[in-house]
Amino acid sequence: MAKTPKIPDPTIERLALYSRPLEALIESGSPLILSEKLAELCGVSPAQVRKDLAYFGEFGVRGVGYDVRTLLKEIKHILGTDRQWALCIVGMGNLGSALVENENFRKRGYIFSAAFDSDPEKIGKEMPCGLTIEPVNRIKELVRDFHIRIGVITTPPLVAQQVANLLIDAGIRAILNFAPIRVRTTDRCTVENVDFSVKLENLAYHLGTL
Amino acid sequence: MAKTPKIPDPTIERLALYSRPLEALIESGSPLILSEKLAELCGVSPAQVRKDLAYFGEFGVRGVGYDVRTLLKEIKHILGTDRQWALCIVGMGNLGSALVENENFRKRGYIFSAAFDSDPEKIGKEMPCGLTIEPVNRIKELVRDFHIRIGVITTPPLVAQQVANLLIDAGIRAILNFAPIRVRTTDRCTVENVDFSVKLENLAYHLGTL
DNA sequence: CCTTACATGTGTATAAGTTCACAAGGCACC
DNA sequence: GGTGCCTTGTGAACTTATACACATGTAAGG
Ligand SMILES: NC(=O)c1ccc[n+]([C@@H]2O[C@H](COP(=O)([O-])OP(=O)(O)OC[C@H]3O[C@@H](n4cnc5c(N)ncnc54)[C@H](O)[C@@H]3O)[C@@H](O)[C@H]2O)c1
Ligand SMILES: NC(=O)c1ccc[n+]([C@@H]2O[C@H](COP(=O)([O-])OP(=O)(O)OC[C@H]3O[C@@H](n4cnc5c(N)ncnc54)[C@H](O)[C@@H]3O)[C@@H](O)[C@H]2O)c1
Repeated sequence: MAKTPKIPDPTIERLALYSRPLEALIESGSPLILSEKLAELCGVSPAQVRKDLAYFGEFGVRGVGYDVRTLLKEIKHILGTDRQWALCIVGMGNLGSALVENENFRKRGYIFSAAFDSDPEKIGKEMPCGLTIEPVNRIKELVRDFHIRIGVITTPPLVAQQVANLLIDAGIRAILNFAPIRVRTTDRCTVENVDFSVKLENLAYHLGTL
Repeated sequence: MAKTPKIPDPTIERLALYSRPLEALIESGSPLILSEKLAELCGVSPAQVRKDLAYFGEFGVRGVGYDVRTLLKEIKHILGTDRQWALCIVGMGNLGSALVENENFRKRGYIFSAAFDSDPEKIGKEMPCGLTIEPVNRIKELVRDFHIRIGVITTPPLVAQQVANLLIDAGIRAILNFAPIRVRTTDRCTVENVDFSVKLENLAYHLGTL
């Protein structure tokens, strides 16, 4: 692993951000990108781009810019996106189903390897993507067998904590939680919460009483 | 509107966060909450909670704590969640359909008033929630008629910018964008981008090469 | 009515992150 | 091979945000 003196957390978030336009640039064939251009595409300052990248090495050429292909490869390596990650997901309702069908995750190396639900009606059903919905009591077994390290929670909020506990108990080390509740974990397990309503409330605030 | 000397942006985001446990506390009947307890529920420091709230007034009672009901009401007022907001959404695929069916938004005062798509197969279809999918060329008309101020984008990334332009042109002042691309706006319109892959990449980074 | 206890509200200190400004270094052209 | 141009990489200044520590105000109880 690259040596990490003390990387600001926002930097990591931005690295992921930078990779999007870079992917598009490769498609379009441009071999070179300047910090200024990349900054504009991502809505940050050029200095920010350079500083973020400099934490991890010298990826550019002074007076010239960054080689798009190399840069993307480096970023992907830093983020771990050059590997594949097995995911599991719990709660195959509307949102869960939308997620497993989405191509973007697979493209970036995130593979849904198991899907769980507690509803007897749903268990055993095969989804368009080919996965079969499994009962929650098989979490431990399948997490082990498929070497799953990341879990996604798309259950109702009331059971989200309980599900998180199951996942942690099964050896999951990172959780992406979509239920609008903060799930608690041990320090062996990282959590990212995604709460759309929070985003909306942000927007509403900025709109003011207008 | 409450006078706002200069509120840190993270504060706004946390206010929305605080409201979740408060809603639960009202259900469970607890009339009082301490900054320390609320902080724990939200994973922040007690001082942070107090400072955030103090930006907007004195909502607590020294030596006692905060009245849950009052506090929630104040937060909702600050965020604008005590009003109702009409939303429209463009791109009624898997994700879009999941969003309009979700109850949480309605509960918080966000009402999907119009849904748009460009697919002739989908236009005219009625969804379980009762909305009928409209063609994109009716955006301007319906945004005006329903006084819609917030737009949600759930189209493929390639057309997201184009859709954003349509929305802005129709008078939309705030956009919640789910397509994994940064959409550009005028300063008349705020944008919040939600990118799940960024969150996953964050998690993957923290897992390291493990 | 005064004293005690206690949690809030807040000025100040600390930390974190961003921008600035320029030195360092590579490329191309002469 | 030297010269000028251009963009990166980076230490320092600045800005923003968080944590600390205590003064402030309230309620309850004697
Ligand atoms: N749908 C959205 O657009 C959206 C948006 C934001 C947040 N969310 C949140 O995501 C979560 C899921 O939303 P949804 O719309 O898919 O809800 P949903 O009701 O369609 O799906 C929930 C699923 O979880 C399953 N489930 C319930 N208890 C379970 C348990 N103990 N173990 C395993 N599975 C269990 C249910 O059987 C169901 O299939 C909710 O917390 C919701 O608030 C959804
Ligand atoms: N599904 C997910 O879980 C998920 C997760 C993260 C991000 N996203 C992003 O959200 C977006 C939608 O995802 P999805 O899974 O619902 O995709 P989808 O393909 O199921 O739906 C896209 C919809 O947009 C419509 N559309 C296409 N061009 C349009 C246009 N010009 N105007 C109006 N509508 C148009 C299509 O007809 C389709 O109904 C994508 O950008 C995707 O990357 C989805």
